[in-house]
Parts: sequence; C-alpha cells; structure tokens
Amino acid sequence: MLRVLCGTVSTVTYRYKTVQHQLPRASRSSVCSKMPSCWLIREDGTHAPLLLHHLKTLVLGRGPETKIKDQKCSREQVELRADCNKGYVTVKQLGVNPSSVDSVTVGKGNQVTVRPGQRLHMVNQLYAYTVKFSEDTIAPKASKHRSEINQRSKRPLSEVEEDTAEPAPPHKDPAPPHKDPALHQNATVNSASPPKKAAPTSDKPQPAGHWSQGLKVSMQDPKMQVYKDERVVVIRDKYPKARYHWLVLPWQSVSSLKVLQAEHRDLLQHMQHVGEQMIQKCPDAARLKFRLGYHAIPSMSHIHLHVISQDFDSPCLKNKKHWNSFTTDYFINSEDVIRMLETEGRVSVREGTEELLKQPLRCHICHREQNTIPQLKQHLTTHLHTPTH
DNA sequence: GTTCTAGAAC
DNA sequence: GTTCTAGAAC
Repeated sequence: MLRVLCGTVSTVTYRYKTVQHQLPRASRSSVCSKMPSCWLIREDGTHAPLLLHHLKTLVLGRGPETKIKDQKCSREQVELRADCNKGYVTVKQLGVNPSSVDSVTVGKGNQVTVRPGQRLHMVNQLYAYTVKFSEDTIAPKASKHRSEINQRSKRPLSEVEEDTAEPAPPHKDPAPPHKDPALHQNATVNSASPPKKAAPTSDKPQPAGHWSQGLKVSMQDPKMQVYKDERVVVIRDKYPKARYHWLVLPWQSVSSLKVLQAEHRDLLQHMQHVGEQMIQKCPDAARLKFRLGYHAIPSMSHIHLHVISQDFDSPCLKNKKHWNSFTTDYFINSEDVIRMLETEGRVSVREGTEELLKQPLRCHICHREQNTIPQLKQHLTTHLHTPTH
C-alpha cells in the first residue's frame, strides 16, 4: 500500500514554497522515513495522492495538482493543514462555492476537521478526497517509482490533459474522467481513434438514443475513456456503485453474454486482463477488494465487464436492485464466464436469476440481513477496516 | 440504466 | 409526521 502511495506521490506547490523545499532533511532525500505523514487521496484516482506535511498549510483548488478544471471550484478553494499527531486535517473553505465533509457544507471562511473514513468534496459534492495517516516505512523502491512518475509528468500532455484546455462544464458525475498515463506500452489514453467496428454479432436492435444504448455513446466519448487499446476501452461507470467502478467494453459489437461464443474467449480474457491492470494502478488497491464480472441480465446494451471495489461506498448505490446485482449470483465472475465459454462454448444464465434482485438485503462480508438500504449502508461502515482479502 | 413519486412502512 | 421502496416513464 505505502509503496504504491509513495510510488505515485506528486510534488505539489505549497502556498510559499514547494514541498521539496519544505521537507525536513530526512524526507528531502527520500520519502522513506518513519515520520508520520498524511496523504490526501483522490477517490477516483484522477491524480496521485498528495502528501500533506505535518502542520504545513496547503491551499488546493482548481489547478494542475488536483486536475480540477471546473470553474465552480476556486483556484484557492480550500486550505488544508494536517496534524499527524492528532490524526486529522483541518479544512478551511476559501472559495465561494461549497466544500463539504461527509456532505456537510463547510461554508466560506469556516473551518472543520476531516479524519480518515470521512470524505471531503472539494466543491459542490464533487471531487471526493479521503485522508490517510501513516507512520509506516516506505519501501526504498518507491524513490525509483517517484522518479518515474516525475519523468512521466514531464511528457507532453495529451489533448484533454492540457491545462489550457477549455474548462469542463460543471457536471453531476461524481467520478470525473481519469487521465492516467497509459497502462501499457502499446496502449494509449485519449489518443488513438478506435478501429472500425466489426459487424454486430447479433441482438435485438434498440433505437439509437434509447437509454439502453447509452454505453455505446459513452465508450466513444474521449472524455469518458480512461484507457483504451486496439481491442477494448475502459470508462468510469457514470453512476459508480463503489469508490472505484470501471466498465471494460470491447470495440467489437457484442450485445450481451447471450451471444458469446467460444471465439470470444480471447477477447474476454483480454478484458479481464485490462480490468486487473486498472486495479493494479489504483492507489487504494492494497486496501480494497475488487471483483470483476458481468451482470447476468444487464440493462444496458453492449457487453461490459464491471470492475468494482467491494466497499460499495457510493451515493449512487440506492436500491435493492443495485445491491443484489453486485452481491448475489446475478453478478457472474469474469473467470467463470471465460470458463463457461471454454467448457460449453456459451454462457448460460440460470432460470430465476432475475429473482435474485429481489432477495433481502444481506451484507456481502458478514452475510447479516439488513432491513433497508440506509441500514445496510450504515452497517457497511462497520466493515470499513475489515480485512476482506 | 436513472428519475420521479405514490403509497407503504415506520 | 418522515423515511423508504418499488413501479412507471423515460
């Protein structure tokens, strides 16, 4: 975990000096120390965790550090100050639009604290951050990683990454596009055009513009793409049901599990591999469990592999159908789908699968039944630090 | 897939 | 009274 964090640390500009200049001697040469440190972690992974130094003030807002381009967010939106001994970060709202902690507005000029487990939204309930304190020693390998990251940051930015680009209009999407560098040597993010699509495998056609065709639109939108290669594209789920929720879609038109044949095996294997790489690049990978799989009877056309963290900590998770679609056998593991293709040449969905969506709410970790969605969500917070893997 | 909202549940 | 669900509409 820490190796990952350390490996992706960004140098951020403090109000007066850069971090590098402010670091104590031990930390200046390397971040590998036993000094308590605090990390500000962007939940959707849009940028690397930022190091908050003990009792040093850091002002953040719209800018390259956060990659926030939303005009509603001030360039100096919040002032942060970590107290590593006491284990909290004070947040002062400087901007005019609301910053919030756990959905409670801070208010301009006001100051509140944010602790691990709480969520800071930079502005308008968007751009979620959490804080993490640590005293752990960071692996020496990290310094190499950091230099790699620094090198990477010197590369020319792709079109949508340029800070000079038009600011994105304010949107309700809780997970703005991720502009991570390419995951693979031959793969690019937001650059190459997709190859021409193969002919649709087969499915009942829905009129274009119907809601069920939405993924086909999203996957072609460069702003939605977080990864792409010659065979697949990854987008962030528009309504994520957990802190991390990506969809891996093939360029090739495959309507659903129903049309899969043995010849699709390699494609599905690649989709899973790309999903696993997304997890590997996730700053929270070490402390979160993930699952990769398909909904047995998806609502949206165009086959899509869900890559979803098992915290299910998301305001978009609202009802029993949402919950059961990810925590019952309605969710079929990617490897099971691939195995079925190998052994049977097709993917069979058991009769009565749809009924699984109506099952009572049951915690996916301890299996205790919960009466309502709010109760379930409250219950899930008790597992926030439960080791799940 | 989501949003909206009537009415059930509390 | 409020909270929450579930079905219709999109």
